[in-house]
Amino acid sequence: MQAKRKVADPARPTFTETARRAQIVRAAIETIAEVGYCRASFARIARRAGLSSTGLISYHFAAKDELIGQVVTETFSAIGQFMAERMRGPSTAAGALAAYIEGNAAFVAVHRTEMKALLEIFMNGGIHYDSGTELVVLSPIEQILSNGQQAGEFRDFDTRVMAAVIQRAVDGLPFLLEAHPDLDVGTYARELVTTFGLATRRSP
Amino acid sequence: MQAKRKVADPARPTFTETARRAQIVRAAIETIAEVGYCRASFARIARRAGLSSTGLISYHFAAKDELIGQVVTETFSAIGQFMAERMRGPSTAAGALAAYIEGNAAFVAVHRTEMKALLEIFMNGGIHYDSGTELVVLSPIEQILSNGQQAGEFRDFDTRVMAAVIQRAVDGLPFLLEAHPDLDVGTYARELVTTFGLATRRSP
Amino acid sequence: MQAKRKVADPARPTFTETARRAQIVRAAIETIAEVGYCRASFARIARRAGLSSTGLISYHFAAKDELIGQVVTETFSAIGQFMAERMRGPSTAAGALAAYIEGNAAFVAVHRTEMKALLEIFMNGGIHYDSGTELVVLSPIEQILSNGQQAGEFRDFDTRVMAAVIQRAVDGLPFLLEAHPDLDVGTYARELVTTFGLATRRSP
Amino acid sequence: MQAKRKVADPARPTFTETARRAQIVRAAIETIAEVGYCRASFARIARRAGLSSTGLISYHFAAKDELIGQVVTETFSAIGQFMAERMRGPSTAAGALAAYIEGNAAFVAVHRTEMKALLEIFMNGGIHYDSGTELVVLSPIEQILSNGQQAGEFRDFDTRVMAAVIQRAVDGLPFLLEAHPDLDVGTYARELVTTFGLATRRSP
DNA sequence: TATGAATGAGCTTTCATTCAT
DNA sequence: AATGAATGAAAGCTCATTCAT
Repeated sequence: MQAKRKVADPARPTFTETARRAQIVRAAIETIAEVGYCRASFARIARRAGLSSTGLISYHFAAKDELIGQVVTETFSAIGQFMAERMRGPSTAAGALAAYIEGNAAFVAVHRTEMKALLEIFMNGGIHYDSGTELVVLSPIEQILSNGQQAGEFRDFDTRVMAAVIQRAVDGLPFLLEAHPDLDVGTYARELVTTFGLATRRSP
Repeated sequence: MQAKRKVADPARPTFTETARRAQIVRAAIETIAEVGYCRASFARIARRAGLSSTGLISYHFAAKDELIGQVVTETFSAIGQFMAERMRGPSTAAGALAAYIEGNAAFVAVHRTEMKALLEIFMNGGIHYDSGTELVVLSPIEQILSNGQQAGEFRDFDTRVMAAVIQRAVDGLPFLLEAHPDLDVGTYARELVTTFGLATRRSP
Repeated sequence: MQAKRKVADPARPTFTETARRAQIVRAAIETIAEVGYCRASFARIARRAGLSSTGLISYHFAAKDELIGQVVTETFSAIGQFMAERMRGPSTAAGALAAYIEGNAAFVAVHRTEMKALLEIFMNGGIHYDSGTELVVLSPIEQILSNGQQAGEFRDFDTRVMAAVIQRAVDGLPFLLEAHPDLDVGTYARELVTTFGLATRRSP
Repeated sequence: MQAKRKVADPARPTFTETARRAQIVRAAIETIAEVGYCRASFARIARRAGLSSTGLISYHFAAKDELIGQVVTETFSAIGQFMAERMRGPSTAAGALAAYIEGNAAFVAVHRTEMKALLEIFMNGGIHYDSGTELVVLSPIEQILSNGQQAGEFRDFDTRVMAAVIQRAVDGLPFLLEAHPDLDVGTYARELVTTFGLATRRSP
């Protein structure tokens, strides 16, 4: 992917390289989260990172796409790891759904900035899906919902629509936090769990 | 707002002025909806509008902010009018909520482009709230929810969170339509009404 | 070709537009002739043209390719017109060859800078042939040579090689002039005519 | 020329130093021949040489000029040596001229890349003559021509012009080969010998 | 009113070069 | 002797805005 970035592509990045890249990715995340995807220019990112020139970013990343891609990849895998643990416990669909919602909120509580940046990027089409990535985003929830219906736990509803609604509810947290910094994340998660518990369960 | 751009009687725009502004706003809406907020430059908007120069946009709008503001205002008031009628009927809170959701979906069905543009702008912070505009956006739903709780129709929940969830669910339609153009808007609305009906009702 | 250069592409360029483009093309020619193709940046061209910013070049030309293309086109057509007249007279192949050589030299005498720029561009592959343009460049001479052989006027030689040699001899004038500004163009042409007259004639 | 780059004994380069310089010069030649003088950046050269950093080039050469100069010097001396042997035989001017043309073609046949690079550099003024280098380039041919005229072997012509024409004919081979890779180098040389034999000989 | 020309700041990227290690 | 990191200038190009007509 990063192709001819360096003159000779060494198999293993050095310590400094790794550190710099991490620093730049960090600065990119913060910049995107703060000023938005559009306005997150190399100049702004470099300034935040305390770099002397934007050339240094180009030195470490083949193109802006690679930097943005790294932001997505890193944040995505962080969420993935975090969630994977959380999702191990529950055996029922309702439990899984609750775990998903609460896990996501817990992640946002700690990594608000990263999540904001990630959503900014997605919103602005800053990442080019390899056909079907959209599905990947929706799918964990949709999977849970399908399972719940097949197990007779959940009522009959359009899983695609319900998944989209839940996903957007979950993703909405960073934005709501921006508008209302006092909002309690635990409350938010609990409200969502209750809401979608009632909305999906089989009968009254 | 529109500054002292004109020499004679700035209060009363001529017919031509009004028409031009409308044309430009229209082109801006379409451009933003198509290429996204970031990429909606004056050049692209002017091209779509068939204007001979980007200068014409600057001539009719004090700055880009004013044009974007106009897009927001117009679309917003269009939604407002459309919804006002729809919201007149229902007397119960549940009915009002259903009307809100269905009304919004109905609006999107007809004005998908405008809605997409509006959301693009909001997402990118393209509009600078005069403190409290955020509340204005949330408030119709929150109002309904509060009313429903006070009337004993709705169960006890955090109205701010629930309002945010419903708002995002409603706003999600244009994006879902983009990913799945085959999606039926009526179905979407019905699923939402059922979902949030179950999620908000008092018992059992 | 110039595609989306302007917001709305008017059918007919204005007087100013034409003048500016001409001015920029002129500056480009002089810059290329003076500092070479590689070093002829927008900045240098703008400076020579007395423009306030390189943006003005971008305003009038869609991309650097278009500017370079214009330099080639204009100079090429100037040569074409000039030569067309000159080539009308002679009926023998030897006469045509002499006319070609002398015509070219006469053109260089007056348009040394343009010719230098043109050759700089060709040498550096600054123009991307639409497959076969190379042939177009060689062909007038090769045509004359073939005709001369078929008419029995010329001896037997490889027309491709001879054409290349003559072409390079002709194109060499601007460079020789640079090294020896005192060189008489008429002398150069006469020497070439004699040289290739002797080299191509049938006997003895 | 090579500045005070080293600490100890700048006069005597080590073996490694010599080898590295040779390797870099080789890569420079290949790069210039392939992508042209303009596009032959340190990055591209280093990549081709398999170097880990462009810094290594700067370490071994005071500046880009020195590297280019080295390319010229080495190639030039290679041609010189090659030609010196070939030019030893012939005693007549016509013989010398033929030897020069054939020798040059023979060299190109084997060292096409080097010759291409050399010409690229000359064409782009990548070498700054120490006043009179131009003469050095022309002179071997011009010397032969003068000798031939004085000996009564050659007719009367402007030796400077004729030398330039022959030089350009000879230098044209690499370019013609690029356009027509099927061209036979022997044929090219023979055609040139005949052509300039007829063009220079005393009488008909 | 509207046009087209112009401006200057900003964008991402590549460049040759320097330097600490 | 070599590496990899860093620098700042320069590249081509787009941007919103201004202005004379």
